Amino acid sequence: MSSISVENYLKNIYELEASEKKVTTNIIADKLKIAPASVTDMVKKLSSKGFLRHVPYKGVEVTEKGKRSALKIIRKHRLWEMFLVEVLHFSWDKIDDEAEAFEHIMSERMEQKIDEVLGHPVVDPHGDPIPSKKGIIRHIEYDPLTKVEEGTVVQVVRVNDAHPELLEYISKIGLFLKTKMTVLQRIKFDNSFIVKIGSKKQFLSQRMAESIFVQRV
Amino acid sequence: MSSISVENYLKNIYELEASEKKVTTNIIADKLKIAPASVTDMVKKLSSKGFLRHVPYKGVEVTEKGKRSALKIIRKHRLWEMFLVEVLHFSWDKIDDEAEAFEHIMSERMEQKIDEVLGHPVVDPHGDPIPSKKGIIRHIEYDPLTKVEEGTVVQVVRVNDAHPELLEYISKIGLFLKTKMTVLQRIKFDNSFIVKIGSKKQFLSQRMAESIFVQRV
DNA sequence: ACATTAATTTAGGTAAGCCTAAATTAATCA
DNA sequence: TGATTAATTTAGGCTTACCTAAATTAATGT
Repeated sequence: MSSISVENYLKNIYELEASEKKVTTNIIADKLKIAPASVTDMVKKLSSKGFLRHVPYKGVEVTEKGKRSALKIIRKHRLWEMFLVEVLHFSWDKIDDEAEAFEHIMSERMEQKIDEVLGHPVVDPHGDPIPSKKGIIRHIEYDPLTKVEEGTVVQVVRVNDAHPELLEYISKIGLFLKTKMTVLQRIKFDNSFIVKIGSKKQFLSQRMAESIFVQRV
Repeated sequence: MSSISVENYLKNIYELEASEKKVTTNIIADKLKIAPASVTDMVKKLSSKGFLRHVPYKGVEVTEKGKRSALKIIRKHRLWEMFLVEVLHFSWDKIDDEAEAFEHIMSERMEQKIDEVLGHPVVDPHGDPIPSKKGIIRHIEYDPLTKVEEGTVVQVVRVNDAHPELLEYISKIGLFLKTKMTVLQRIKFDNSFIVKIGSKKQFLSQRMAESIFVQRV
């Protein structure tokens, strides 16, 4: 029904580059939920326009030009997510789809207004960095919770937003961005965690811990 | 490049019904800036779906079903305009295009959040009524400034938003929604006006006065 | 009333972005 | 190495919302 925009392709391919060693037609098709043949079409088009580098049967790379375009849309997406949470009081597990739609129609002026109202934030509600207007990303240092030793006090600085169900669960136990907690116990059997949030003990499975990123305090 | 959605057709036709005695193919084409033949296509499609009633070579009418759909999108449009002005500090002459884009992708949830944050407003920044969720419009009584006698004190309750240039000009002279002013003089020569806004005398041409709607206070 | 003019519709075509099925290429492993 | 398998591309098609040009219908003025 509704088709995928050029920037949307670039954004997704750019994001895939971070998690896949080789970005292939099938991987893109899978993420965008369209047929591989359709991806080939679009990849050819975007390559001819200089957004991608494509070696047939091999894979795809985002060019500098493509990267600029991707970062622009990522900035809009994350600013809008921030806005949804801070101003419209959405909960952080329900914002991704909304932001997906809006990012494509957000004008420069709008982007600027939102940035102002929010006071020029540098991370979105999941702790992902918001690229600057010039496309610069300030990376912060952190570790997945799985790397943390028993007894350590940590602060949550990022949560993987790929699975809303995770966000929903951890909200319920009082775990948000900036939350401080103590790692009480690492259970050897399956690498799950007992942490203390506020005065309460809470459980986190290994899969959860892998998606929660923290700094030691 | 970007095509016009079903709701957009309905919204525009619905709005044209208020200002034209007969809504014809050419009038629609003109407003939407597409070829008349394209309008015929779409009108046939919307008629077959029960949104419009179409008598070939004659004209078009919005059905009850079409009206419901139009009012839904108008509600979104006006809520969003209000939001742009109240929360994002846009000026009222620069919001229409922004709202145009957003109205189509605004989810129910989003509509509700915005309505809440704004405190359930009943008019948009130009004084146009915001249809309720059920599609009910509260009409208020007013006259165009052209109907007002010399010496009367009036309050602005609506301004025709069809021409951003008008909005821009009258903002400059301090005329906004809810502004109170005194009609000092009606110039017989060309029906233009001298009004007092605050302590200053300001000029309004007849064309301007026709687009400014007021209540006597 | 009828010829002219203007509005509208019909017919046929285009571009985009998707699809499926078939053909091609690359990777794997016996 | 060569055959099998999996990934990718090519070929051909569909739909949608637009277009232009031609045909049709309605409205207008003498």
